[in-house]
Amino acid sequence: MGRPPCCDKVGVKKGPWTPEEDLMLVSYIQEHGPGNWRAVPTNTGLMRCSKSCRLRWTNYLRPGIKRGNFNDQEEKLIVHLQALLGNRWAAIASYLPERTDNDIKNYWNTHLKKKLKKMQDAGGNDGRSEGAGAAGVGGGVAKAAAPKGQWERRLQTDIHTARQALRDALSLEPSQPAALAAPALPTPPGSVTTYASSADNIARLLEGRGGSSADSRGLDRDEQAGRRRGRRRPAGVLHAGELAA
DNA sequence: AAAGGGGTCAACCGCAGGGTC
DNA sequence: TGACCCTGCGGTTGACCCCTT
Repeated sequence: MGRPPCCDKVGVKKGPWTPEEDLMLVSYIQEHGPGNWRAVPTNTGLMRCSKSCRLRWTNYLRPGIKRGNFNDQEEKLIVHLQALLGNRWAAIASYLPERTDNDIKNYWNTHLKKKLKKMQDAGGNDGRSEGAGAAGVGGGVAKAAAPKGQWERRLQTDIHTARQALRDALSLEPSQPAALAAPALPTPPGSVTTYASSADNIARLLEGRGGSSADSRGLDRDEQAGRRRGRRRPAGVLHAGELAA
């Protein structure tokens, strides 16, 4: 399986996305739906590679994304799942439908890792020890060691173990269990009301770029103030239902 | 008031897997 | 069956911002 060229390296724009680019991408996806990323740059005129478009969409523009403000429960969930599944962020993200794997990964690397280390240094039990033997903590270790079939079975076992452990470990509030009860079937984005603010932003973007700078680096003042706390302007997001197709 | 350091996060890179022809 | 194409994933980087000195 040779690695195909991702895209023409010449003429491909890199770096932060501009509101105009976001708008182009969102408009296109709104019309055609996500997928067929290869065709996106050509059909939209975006000077971006397909991967970049997909990434921008899945990590930032996609409906149903909650950004920043990881609550205590999510934090616990991530910690437990990381202990059980290792650095399989996509798998972990499937338990948190509102979060992207990139977001979780970043949060883990910037917050949780240090937090846990602190706790360990302090001599406390960080809660990762129980059940942590199920998978090699730290990522693909187990995967590398096991043949594919075994690996898949193991993943299933991991998930079961994770669910069980989480049930035991967490006192879940009624609002949360959906993600646990059916991890394989993430809540359809449209059904979540938390995203209203995001939808507003994208709506503005679509309407007339009403100052909602989607430039990833172009933070407005309020956001800058909240940034330290991990609070970011929710990325512009379309009404989930509109794009579900 | 300025400079340096550290923290945060969006985006990029390379690899791997699945699907199709 | 094998090669090619596309997508997804995890690790890493770099830019930006705030805080401390």
